[in-house]
Amino acid sequence: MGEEVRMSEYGGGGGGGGDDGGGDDRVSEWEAGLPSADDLAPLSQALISPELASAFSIAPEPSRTLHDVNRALESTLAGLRGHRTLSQGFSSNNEFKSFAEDRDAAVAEEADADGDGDGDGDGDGDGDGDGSGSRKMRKIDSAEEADSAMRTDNSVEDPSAKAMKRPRLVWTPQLHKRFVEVVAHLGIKNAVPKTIMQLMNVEGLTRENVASHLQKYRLYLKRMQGLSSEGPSASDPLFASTPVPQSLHESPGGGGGHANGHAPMPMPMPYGVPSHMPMPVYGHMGMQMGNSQGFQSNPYMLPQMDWSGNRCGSLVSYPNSGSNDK
DNA sequence: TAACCAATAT
DNA sequence: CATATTGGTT
Repeated sequence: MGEEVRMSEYGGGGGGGGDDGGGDDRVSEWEAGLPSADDLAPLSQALISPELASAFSIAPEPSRTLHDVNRALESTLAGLRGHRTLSQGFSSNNEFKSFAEDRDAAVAEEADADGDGDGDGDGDGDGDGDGSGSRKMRKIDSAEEADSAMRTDNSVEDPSAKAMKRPRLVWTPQLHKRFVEVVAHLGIKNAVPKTIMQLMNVEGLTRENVASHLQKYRLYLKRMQGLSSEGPSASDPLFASTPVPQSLHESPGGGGGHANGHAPMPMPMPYGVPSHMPMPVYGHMGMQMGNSQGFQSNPYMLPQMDWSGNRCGSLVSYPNSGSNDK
């Protein structure tokens, strides 16, 4: 059929990593449309203030961090272009490994092996396919729970154990913003979980996290599409706060079709911008706050608060080190 | 295989 | 309701 959008992502030799691209076409487009300094700027700009970062000691080197993302971008593209599994490519390539500080301490667990999946191993892992462990573990877990109905105590993590369920990710406006920006710049079409995750470059974010959110986001877009006039800001606070990008880009008609009169123009990425320090936030589970729409009511309010407690203290250690790419 | 997507479960 | 998890496809 006309739409080849789907293009099989056969791993095939070159493809590797899902090669979402199906080809060079897509990549080309990426290069062109990717980083409009314009877009990128806000992206890298609006995060937490240096002070905050400093306070938490999470920002090792601003410049480094900055480069991280840029680097990541480049790497991503490069990786896609070349043939090598994205993730793998990253690993060998990344020089920003030194993110810092003490994250290692927290990571003590390591557990990445199963670490719920993302084991940085590469990323392939988590897909359910991993066969290795994540899924298995989970299954067992739930089975146990269901079976025995409820183990009164124990529960919750034993540090010693190697499997720790990752806490629910809370999509803060900041995170969501990043997300939207990335999606916008990728174009709805190329915006797939893995890529988004990598471009967001947020530590601890998993592909599944993004996938889930992406799903919701798509629904939101669709819904909004149908309703042209109307400003139901009250309905979707979080999303409403984010400008809906005109992301209706069409990819090059795939092989042979060039509906788009746009010559692929490789665009260097001339940014030089501020730093950013993305940080995923988790909520404490066990508590189902019936009150869903809490702070989100006001998009303008930037709740950057909770982070303080997390880092130092206690559980919830992020999966792996600085380079998130899985 | 690994990734995506949509549906479903928590 | 927001996320996570699962199953089916590509």
